Amino acid sequence: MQSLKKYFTEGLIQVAILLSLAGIRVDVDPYLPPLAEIIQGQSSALTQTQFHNLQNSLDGYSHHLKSVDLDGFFTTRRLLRWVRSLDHLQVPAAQLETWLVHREPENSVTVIPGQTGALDGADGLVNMEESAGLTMRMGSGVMTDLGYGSVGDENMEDVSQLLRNQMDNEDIKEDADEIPMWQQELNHNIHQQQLPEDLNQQHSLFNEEDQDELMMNGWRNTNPFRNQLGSILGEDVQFAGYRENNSLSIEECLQLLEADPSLGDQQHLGDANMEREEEDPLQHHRSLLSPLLPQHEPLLDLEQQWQDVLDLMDPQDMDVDASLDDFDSNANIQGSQETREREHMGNSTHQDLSLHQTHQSDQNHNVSNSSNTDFHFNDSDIINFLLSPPPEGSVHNNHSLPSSPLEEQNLPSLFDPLLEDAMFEEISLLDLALEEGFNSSQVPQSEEQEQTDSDSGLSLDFSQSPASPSGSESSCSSSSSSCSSSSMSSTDSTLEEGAVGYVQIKEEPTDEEEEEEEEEGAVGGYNSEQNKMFPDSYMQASQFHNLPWLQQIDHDHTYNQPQCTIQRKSPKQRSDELLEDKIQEKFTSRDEKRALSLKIPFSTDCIINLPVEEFNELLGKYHLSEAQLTLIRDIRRRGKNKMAAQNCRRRKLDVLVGLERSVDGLRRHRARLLREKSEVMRSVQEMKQRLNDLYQEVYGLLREEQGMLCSANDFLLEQENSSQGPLSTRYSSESRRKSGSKRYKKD
DNA sequence: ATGGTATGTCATGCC
DNA sequence: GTGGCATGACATACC
Repeated sequence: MQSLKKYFTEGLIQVAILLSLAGIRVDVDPYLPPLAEIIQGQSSALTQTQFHNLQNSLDGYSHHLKSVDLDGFFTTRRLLRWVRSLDHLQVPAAQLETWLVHREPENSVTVIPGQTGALDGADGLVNMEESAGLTMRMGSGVMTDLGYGSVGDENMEDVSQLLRNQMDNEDIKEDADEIPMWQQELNHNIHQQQLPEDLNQQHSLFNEEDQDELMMNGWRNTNPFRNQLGSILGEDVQFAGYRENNSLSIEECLQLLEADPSLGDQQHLGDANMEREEEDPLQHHRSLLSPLLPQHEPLLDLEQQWQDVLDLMDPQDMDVDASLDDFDSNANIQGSQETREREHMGNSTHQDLSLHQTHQSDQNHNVSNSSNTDFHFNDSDIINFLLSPPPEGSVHNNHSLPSSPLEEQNLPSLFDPLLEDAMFEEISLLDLALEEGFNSSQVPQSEEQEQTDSDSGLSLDFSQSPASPSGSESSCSSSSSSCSSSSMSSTDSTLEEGAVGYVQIKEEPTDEEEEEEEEEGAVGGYNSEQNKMFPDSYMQASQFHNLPWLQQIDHDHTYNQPQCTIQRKSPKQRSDELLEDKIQEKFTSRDEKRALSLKIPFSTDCIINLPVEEFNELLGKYHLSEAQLTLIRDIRRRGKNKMAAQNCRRRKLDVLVGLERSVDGLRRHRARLLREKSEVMRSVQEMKQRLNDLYQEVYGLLREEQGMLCSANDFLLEQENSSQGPLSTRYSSESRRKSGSKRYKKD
């Protein structure tokens, strides 16, 4: 055993340690003979293999002098390896696998036969001939440090040269006069499984700081909650114990850093670390990952995950959450899910529901959301949809667009809620415009209804409901039937300019209108009254000025005339003539009465709606008294102010409606955010719990096996570093009980 | 009778 | 300075 210990301490292990320090994984056990052979001495004739020489020869078999069947064996192995490699992904990363080689005293070059590990290595040689990238494993950092470029194209000679260069750069140089240690000592076969405990521990503790640094780097790079962990546990303590129990190699650390999914594919190593790799620390590492994350996906920053979740969930939630306005922010999440499920069972938005269920249940939802739903629109799809004309029959129903193929996929939900509301509002306005354009004939009827409600006698027939955005236009159309709807656009901007549109009076009536006027006669009460009260002046003015607009006004004063067909009285209506006259008189405004009393020769409508130039021109053509001029200007001022007030109130209502929509959208958004926050908090809590369990396990093992590493000072340090956390407190208390140190009592 | 609503009107500021 | 518009405030009518 002394020789064995010496062998480990002075020979192979040192070389392996040196190579490990350089980042090269050294798998020695495949090349080690049984322990008995080690103890009893060398029995194998194949003690050294200069595989670089083997690599140089294409056939290579001639070098295996003592393995005549090696060709077939290698071929079988290669095929088996190739077949096995079909069931897993082989990342063609530039990795280099190194082997410890032996050299026979007779300088015969061969590989170690009869051992699986050796065959693996030899097989690696064969594979390297085929695809150097698959079996060559070497830390990329080593290659960089050594100034080597791509490994995949390196041949075996380069590999061996690399080994020799690296070895030469290490401590072997110290014994330059002697035979190099890897040549002197490698004629003894060692089995790593028989490593003494102290040596193993020595190996594990070797270069502890570097490995800790690597571990911490990997941890910092991968764990989104590293800060919390750093505060919970002392880094040195935790990772010393962690490594001690799992014997992480540098390569594993590097692989942890890379978080390469191919880590699980470690069978190619064929070394003694297989058992330890079954207890892969990566399993613990993966267990630390967020359950929201796919375990084979690169770790994302939590905030980024959160943003992704919001981005992915925002559109879909809008439709679903439309029915969740009553949900309180503190509503139970599960209850919400169930309620939604009930509410949307059989609904057309079941797709969204399924999305939520996926979101709730699938731990990989932040990645798979887009895949679970069918929202596979690209920008061109959306643009084409928006630019494409709606199908026939859907013009008046742009809120639902039933025949749109994208409606079933909730296209509006693709947008932000506020944006969606804005678009909705815009579409609504356009829709109203279309409706007004199509239903302009309905305007007079509504005006008649509104006229009955209006107590204004200013001949302003725009007294529609404030909610109607077409009040201004309709009023203009009623007061002068030709100035209105045809010239009015229906956009909101036009509505804002409704007051201006009132004065746009069509100067020449059409023939049809004249026929209607002749047929209907003097419909307007104002006209009739004016004709009755001022027959001379009014008709004189009309004939004297020969103003088309005046003629127009003559026949189009339907204001205060709820019974616009009063002149075409049926026998039934004649009975109500007296009553209607009373009503007509009742609806005469004060200004009209004043105008009548002062014998104003114009209608209030023209007084109000005429442009200022024409209005002044009209005033200049009459010899009016000061009282009449004052009244006319007051009528005009009040009439315009009346319209302005109506527009103002309509706008105010529109603003209120918009604000209500925004409030609803924001309320839904808030509820959704609170739900998602609750979910994330729950996930975080779960991860914290897992971390606590992990560290509890690690420290439990530390106390049982390597309790020396966890001294009271360590726990004290941990307690000082940690801000909070039940784990640190518990361990501190345990260590306090164990150590019984008065120092803790003092603290 | 009372409160809410709709509408008209005035005053004011701004353009 | 004037005209027009917007808007708050108030008044009034109606339900």
